Amino acid sequence: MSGTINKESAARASKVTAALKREYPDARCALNYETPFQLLIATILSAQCTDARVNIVTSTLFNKYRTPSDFIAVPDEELEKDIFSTGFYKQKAKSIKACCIALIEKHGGDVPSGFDDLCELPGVGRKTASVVAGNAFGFPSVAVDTHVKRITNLLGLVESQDPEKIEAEIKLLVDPNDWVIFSHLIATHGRTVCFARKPACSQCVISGYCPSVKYEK
DNA sequence: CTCCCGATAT
DNA sequence: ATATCAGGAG
Repeated sequence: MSGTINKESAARASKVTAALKREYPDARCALNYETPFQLLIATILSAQCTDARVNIVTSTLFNKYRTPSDFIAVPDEELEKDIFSTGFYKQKAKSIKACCIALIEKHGGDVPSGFDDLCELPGVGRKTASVVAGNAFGFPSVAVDTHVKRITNLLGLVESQDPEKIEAEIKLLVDPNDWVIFSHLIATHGRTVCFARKPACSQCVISGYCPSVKYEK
């Protein structure tokens, strides 16, 4: 039942976390960045785009654009061209510019560290805010991306399809000290084993905790 | 719920 | 040739 956080789920969440920590001891944010500002931009670009693709784009993007002012200074078409391959490039260019203006006008050119302030920024939703707050500023946060949504559902740890509800349920099941790493562990698992199209259950270290296991014929 | 869009797997 | 991947805003 949604809303019913039983001990069984919490215990299983804990075992899943432990097993994935063992399997992916180096799990971390898959986006490359040096500063909170770079992480913010990279995460905006990662909407509906793989982290691997974002890293290709940002490897050169961050040499050209170093500050919020740098992004505002160029014509829309130029920024669109620079982020083109991440998809939704017109939207993202607009978001990035509006976001950079907000950073300057409301936060003295810095990236705010609080989840709520981050959520107010153009192009920044709960997932992006959680990534930045959790990874750049060390605030316990659960970033619910497509992997977390899919896999927590497969595991039967959550019932909802709504990312905000999923986030709340995970926060009740997982130790706050593990919130940030939990997202990374699940995302890593989703990228390498528990594929959306065809989960490799036979190679899954948490299949024993998964009600959705399917073995190939 | 619809729109925004390229990259890659099938 | 087409389905699927990967979030946010209106």
